[in-house]
Amino acid sequence: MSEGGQSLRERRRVETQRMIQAHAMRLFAEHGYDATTVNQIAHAAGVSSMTVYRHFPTKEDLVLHDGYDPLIASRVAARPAGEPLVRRIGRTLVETTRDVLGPAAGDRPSPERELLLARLRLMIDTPALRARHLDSQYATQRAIVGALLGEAPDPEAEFRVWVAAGACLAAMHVALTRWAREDGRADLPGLIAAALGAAFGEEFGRDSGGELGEGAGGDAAGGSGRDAGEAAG
Amino acid sequence: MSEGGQSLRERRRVETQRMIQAHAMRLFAEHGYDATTVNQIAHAAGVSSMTVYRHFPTKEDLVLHDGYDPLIASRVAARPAGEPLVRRIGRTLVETTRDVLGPAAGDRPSPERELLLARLRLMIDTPALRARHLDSQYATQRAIVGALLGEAPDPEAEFRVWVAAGACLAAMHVALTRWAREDGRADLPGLIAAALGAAFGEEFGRDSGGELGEGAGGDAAGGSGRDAGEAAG
DNA sequence: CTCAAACTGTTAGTGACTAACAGGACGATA
DNA sequence: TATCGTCCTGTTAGTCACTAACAGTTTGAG
Repeated sequence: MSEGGQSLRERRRVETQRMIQAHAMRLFAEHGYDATTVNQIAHAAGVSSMTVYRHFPTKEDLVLHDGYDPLIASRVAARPAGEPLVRRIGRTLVETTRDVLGPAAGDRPSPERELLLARLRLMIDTPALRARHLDSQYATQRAIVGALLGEAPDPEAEFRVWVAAGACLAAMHVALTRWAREDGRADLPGLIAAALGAAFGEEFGRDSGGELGEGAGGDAAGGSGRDAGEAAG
Repeated sequence: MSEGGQSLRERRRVETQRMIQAHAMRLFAEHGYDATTVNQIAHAAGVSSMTVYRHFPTKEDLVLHDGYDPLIASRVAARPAGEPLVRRIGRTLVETTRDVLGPAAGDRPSPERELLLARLRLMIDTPALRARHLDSQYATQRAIVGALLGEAPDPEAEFRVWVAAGACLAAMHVALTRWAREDGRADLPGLIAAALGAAFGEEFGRDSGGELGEGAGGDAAGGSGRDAGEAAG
């Protein structure tokens, strides 16, 4: 999808980016992020290190580069405006994740799923990447706020949108972390819905009638996560 | 407080740390974070750059160094165990902030307040610091989870604690950002309570009887935010 | 007083990242 | 087809955060 149309230069540029990133991810998986130098990546990709830096401004961007923000922003803006903020943002996250990972929640490895898993694994246990990942999550938060605040300069409303977006993304981050720690065995959209449910005591699983029940996700997150939780400690 | 008691070496060590950090913050405020080198900081403090690195493992730690995590952890563990998770964590954040900044919420500048303001200002608009700050917030989240999960290895309960802590800290982060953008004019604990209220639809302002009503929280979020309109575009 | 541990400075080195210059490939135009 | 401006790439030299290893000094306990 959306592969052609651009000029030859454009296609070559995208191709080079993908090649460099693929070599980088392979080397990171083999030797670890810190132990891999940009020079090694450049040499493996058959280019100079300057070329790497011209395509990816920092070494961290070789892992963090994904274009989900505009997708999430457009989708959250498309949801009914009358919906409560948290539900509007939360369901957008659940459904966008479901569509990105593919319609089926089965165990067959889709390339998108494997790439996301590999990136999450690196981002979780490499401190520099974890920090940058959280910052990119902050960029997502900014994108959501921008999409929901197109023409409403009310500072109090803006405050509420910032809070809702931040809380929803924080919940999703917990789900992402757990999903990666389980090597992607659970159903990620279900996990995100369970996390949002645990935070806000609502139902984020299905838009209307929940015919799927709990399926794969409920197993990992523990049921439908309806109870907002008396403390366990 | 808690200045004495340790050995002479310990006191000198703390003293050196404070001196280096003070010079660093001053230079950062004067010339900006990126434009200030560690060598300049070391020279201003009258030490070598290696000494700086031995006290602060990275340049970013010169700004991010604060010891609030164990305080928050002990306080959240001290709250009644029967309380719902979000309320337990949220109120801990509000009250700890109030106690750290001083009992009164007035406009008189306490040194703790000014230092927090200066640090937040740097952390908000310096990308590297912002990322590291979000990672330190993640460390706070881990501390809260650890405090609330002392001896309960239930993975489902752990998941809920992670989500609750993450969502509460995300709400607090919005409050911190807005507070710093307003140059600390608003009441920070009230702002945090308002953010938590906006996220979870509860009351986080006062512990028991809410005689203050919405005064501090609601007003701070809406009314005093005069110049926050730029982000909407 | 003696000695181990801690603190500091110096030196040399790695690696991410930038600036500046030069050569080659692309794409539109005469 | 030939020309020319633009984009892409490689090379070089340099800055800066950060580390490792060695040496000298100070501190505190026996």
